[in-house]
This record gives sequence, C-alpha cells and structure tokens, in this order.
Amino acid sequence: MPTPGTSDRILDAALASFATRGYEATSLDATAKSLDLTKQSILYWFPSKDALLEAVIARSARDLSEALETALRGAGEGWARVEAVVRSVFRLAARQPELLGLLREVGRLGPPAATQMTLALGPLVARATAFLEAEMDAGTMRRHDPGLLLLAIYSTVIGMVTEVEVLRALGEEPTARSLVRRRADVLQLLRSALLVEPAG
Amino acid sequence: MPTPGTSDRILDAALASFATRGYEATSLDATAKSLDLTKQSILYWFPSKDALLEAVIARSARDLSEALETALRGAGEGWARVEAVVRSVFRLAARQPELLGLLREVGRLGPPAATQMTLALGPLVARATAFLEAEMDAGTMRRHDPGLLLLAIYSTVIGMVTEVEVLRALGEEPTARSLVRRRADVLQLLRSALLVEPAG
DNA sequence: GTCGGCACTTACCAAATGGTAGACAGATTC
DNA sequence: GAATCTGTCTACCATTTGGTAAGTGCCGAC
Repeated sequence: MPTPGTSDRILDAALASFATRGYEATSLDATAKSLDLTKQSILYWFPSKDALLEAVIARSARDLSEALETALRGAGEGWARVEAVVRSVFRLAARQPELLGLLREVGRLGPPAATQMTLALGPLVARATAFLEAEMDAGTMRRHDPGLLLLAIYSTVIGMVTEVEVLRALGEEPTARSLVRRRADVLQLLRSALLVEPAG
Repeated sequence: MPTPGTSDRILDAALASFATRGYEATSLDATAKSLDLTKQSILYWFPSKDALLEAVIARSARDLSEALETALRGAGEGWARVEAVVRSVFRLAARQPELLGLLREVGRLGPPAATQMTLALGPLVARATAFLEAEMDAGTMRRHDPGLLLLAIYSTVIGMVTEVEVLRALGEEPTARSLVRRRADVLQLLRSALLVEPAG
C-alpha cells in the first residue's frame, strides 16, 4: 500500500470537513493547513471549491455504492436483504461516518450537488425500490408507496447514525457501544413495521 | 393586528434564510437587503449574528412548543396522541416549513445552538418519552428503548417533511398535495411499527 | 547538462463578511 | 424650544474568502 497521493489526502480532509462542519463553513485555507499544504496546492489539484465538492461527492458515492453492493452480494432473500443493508450502513457509521455525514450535507445543499449524488446513487435506489415492490407483491411486506417507504427507512437509519445532537437531547450518548444497541433497535423496529407476520 | 415591528420582520427573514440556505450561508447584508434595510439596522436590534441565531431559535422553539402543546391539549389517549402530534407536524410543514427546517439546521450546527434548542424543547421531549413508556408498560405499544423510538419517529417525520432532495431522488415531487399522501403513509407506517395489534 | 513538466510555494487581489463609530431625522418629553 | 431618545443610515475597517499569476525546486528524458 503506497503512501496516499496528495489529491487523495485532500479528498479525505475535504470529505471530513464537509461532513462535519458543512460546505460553506469549510475554508480551503483551513483544510490546506490541516494537511501542511497551502490553499494553492488544493487549487492545483481541484480548480475550485465547487470542483472539490464535486470530486468528494463522486468518490463518496462510489464508496457508498461499493459498500452496499458488497453487502447485497451475499445477502440472501427477503428480509435478510434489508437486514444486510442496514447492517452495512451501521458498519459504515462506525468506520467511515463521514460518508453518511456527507450524504446528509448534500441533501441540504440542494442542486447541483444533490443532483450529482442522486444520479450516482440512482441504480441503487432503483434496485431498492424494485425489491420492496416485489416483496409487497409477494405479500411478505405490508403494502406502501415504495418511494415513501424507502424514504422512511432512509431517514430512520441515517437519523440513528448521524443525528448526534438529537441523540444527546434524548439522553443517549453517541458512543460506539451504543451504536450496537441502536442497530438492534432499528432492526427490530423495521421488522415490526415492514413484515406482514411479526414473526419471531 | 398592527404592522409587525422591525425586529419581528428581521426574525422572520433570518429564520427563513437559516432554515433554507443554512446559517453560514446567510449573510446579514443579504438578509437586510431583502427587508429594505441595511445590515446596521439588523445589528441595532441584535448585537451579532450569533445573537440573531439565538433569538431565532428562542422564538422558533416557543412556536414549536406551542403548536405541539395545542395539538396535545385536545388529543385523546393512546395512539390518538401520536396521530395528533404527527398531524400537527405536517400542518406545520404546510404552513411554516421554516420551523422544521430550522430544527434540522440547528441539529447540524451543534452546540451552542443545539444545546439551546434542546433545553427549550426539553419538557416536550420528557413528556413524549414518558408517554411512550406508559404505553409500553400498558402493553399497547411494542417495547423499545423510548429514546431511540422517539428518535426513529422524529427522523421519519422530519425526513418526510424536510428531505426535499431525497424525495425528488425517489421520484416524489414535493408538492402540497403529495404532503397529504406522505402524511397518510407515515401514519400507516407508524401504526404498524408501534401498535401491538395491527388493528384496523 | 539542460530541457520540460510536475508538485507546490510566495505574492497578490477583489469581493464579501461581521462588526464599530458616528451622524441624522423624527418624534417625545420637559 | 431645547434636550433626549429611537431607529436608521453613511462611512469605515480588519479579516477572511475563493481565486490568479508567477515563480521555484526537483526529477526524469534525452
């Protein structure tokens, strides 16, 4: 494993800052300083701050897709697939929380950033929608609008994983250990909500 | 109803901008211009941008609490209370979407803004937690960690109402009419998830 | 050994930002 | 009618922002 190149290190730092501080609150100067570089070096690799965001989104969308595709590859059928996806998101929350933070941030930023992310994750969304529809047709999951159902699942999982302040407000310290409990709770909740037979 | 005072107009404009563009992306100059004022007039009423945010949060938390308290006042028992709260949030989404947008934004900003909002909404949260616990004790709702359950409900409802870009990504145009459908879907979903008997 | 390009720097810059100081107009008070 | 207070404005200011221009050191090709 070679030393990561400068452009990758820049992407890492930018991702972290965009995901936590937010896009506007991230300054090129500060990001550069954290890497022992000057702002102009960043602008050498990425012609503008917008372009940097674009690159961060592109790489993150790819990483995100890969993580989920991998989880789906050996996943089984029906409910097991939902569980596999949720588990892989929680794994991401532990190992690369910035990826999920960026997702949140991009949704807030709106177009064109959101459009780019949307396009990049489109195939995954289409697959998920089709899956839910098939399950509902087969009668194994309760009937809902698939899009809205997906949004509900998305919001719940992302919320459980990124809403640090709300967690604190509810008396749940967002530690790594608590993440496991949150995962268990989400899975149980989704099972009750989705499955036709509240099976055990 | 007298003409709203300048300080109220400033709070309105600031709330709208904080909720949509975000705090950092909101400039005092732009906000002032939208009100046919100068930045210095804003700084006359609120000594700094931080203080303005604080005032916006204080007023919004009050409005939010009032709306929910009102909804709860004539709400009935058990599931009807959940339904009353959800309905009132969707009503807010139609009439004052900025209030919910601010909630999102404040969560992202972290302390001290988040702390202030948390404190202001604390009583409401405590009430909700106690309610859920009582229902679970009574056996009418499935047992979960009340805090996490509340977070799940919060995330789902707020997501349905503020995640405009995600909605679009899922092929749901965020119109006023679709809001009604979303509300129906959320209620149905929550009922399946929460109630012990999937009652009809 | 020098030529060319790569990675990065120093030196700037115009625009925008939050904030200060002080003046000005119009009421209100005495 | 003078003094005061309120709300707003004009005039500044220091800092920070994203971005440009012009080097500089270095390494491999020839």
